[in-house]
Amino acid sequence: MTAPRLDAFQVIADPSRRQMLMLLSKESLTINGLAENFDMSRPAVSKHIKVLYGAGFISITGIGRERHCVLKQEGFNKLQDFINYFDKFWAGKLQKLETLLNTKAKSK
Amino acid sequence: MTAPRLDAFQVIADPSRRQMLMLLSKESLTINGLAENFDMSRPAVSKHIKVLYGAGFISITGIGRERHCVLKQEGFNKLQDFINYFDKFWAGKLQKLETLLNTKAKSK
DNA sequence: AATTTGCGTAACCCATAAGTTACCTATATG
DNA sequence: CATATAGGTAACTTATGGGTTACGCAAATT
Repeated sequence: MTAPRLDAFQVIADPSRRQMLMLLSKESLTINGLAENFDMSRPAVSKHIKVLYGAGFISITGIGRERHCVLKQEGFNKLQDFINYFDKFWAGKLQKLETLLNTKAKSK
Repeated sequence: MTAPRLDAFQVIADPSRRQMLMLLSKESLTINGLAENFDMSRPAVSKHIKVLYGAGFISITGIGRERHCVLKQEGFNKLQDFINYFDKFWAGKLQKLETLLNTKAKSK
């Protein structure tokens, strides 16, 4: 089960991985700690974690035989940029609509 | 080539579809107009468009035999909610860090 | 020292997204 | 009317992501 190398968008395309990020936003968790929350084998969780790690969504600290996962901002950057772009697009749309409405109001 | 039903996250997981959304943020385009920008067959583009439409990212207006694609905000909502959640998470982190620093400063 | 626990990795299976080509229909155009 | 153009759909192939089980190993625990 070698983990594939996915980009930020592909990473969050999986519901389980999104759920993992949500859980980690509440508390730091180990692999097994995470696995308890899912209806899948631990190796499957392990693979997801590897993917999340590989895309910079989490950092992992080994404490003894445990591996503690913590959210990392880096992975979210590309996503933020993307929706930020479209946020601005929609804001611009609204702006134009308002201008249009104002023009119409004046011409009345 | 029946288009699969994908959710918002899966929709933007595909680079071509993200590119299509970018193009449509510049101007309304027809299917062929879009296809010109990609190194893939028109049916492939057609399928992507169907996916984008199915997830509420675009609306389509048929004019004669042409189909004009326009961005639609609805599809972006889930994505915005998601990154919004984590934006707040990181803001909270920063907040806590500042508070901590302030506390330390005072205790000096 | 023996066993249990936490986790990684390898080998494998299956579903499906994403592309293709081939073909069809409907609207425009000469 | 004939033909070119815009685009949908079907059938098919292929790559790969996501799951599994089996196994190995190092750190705790007894």
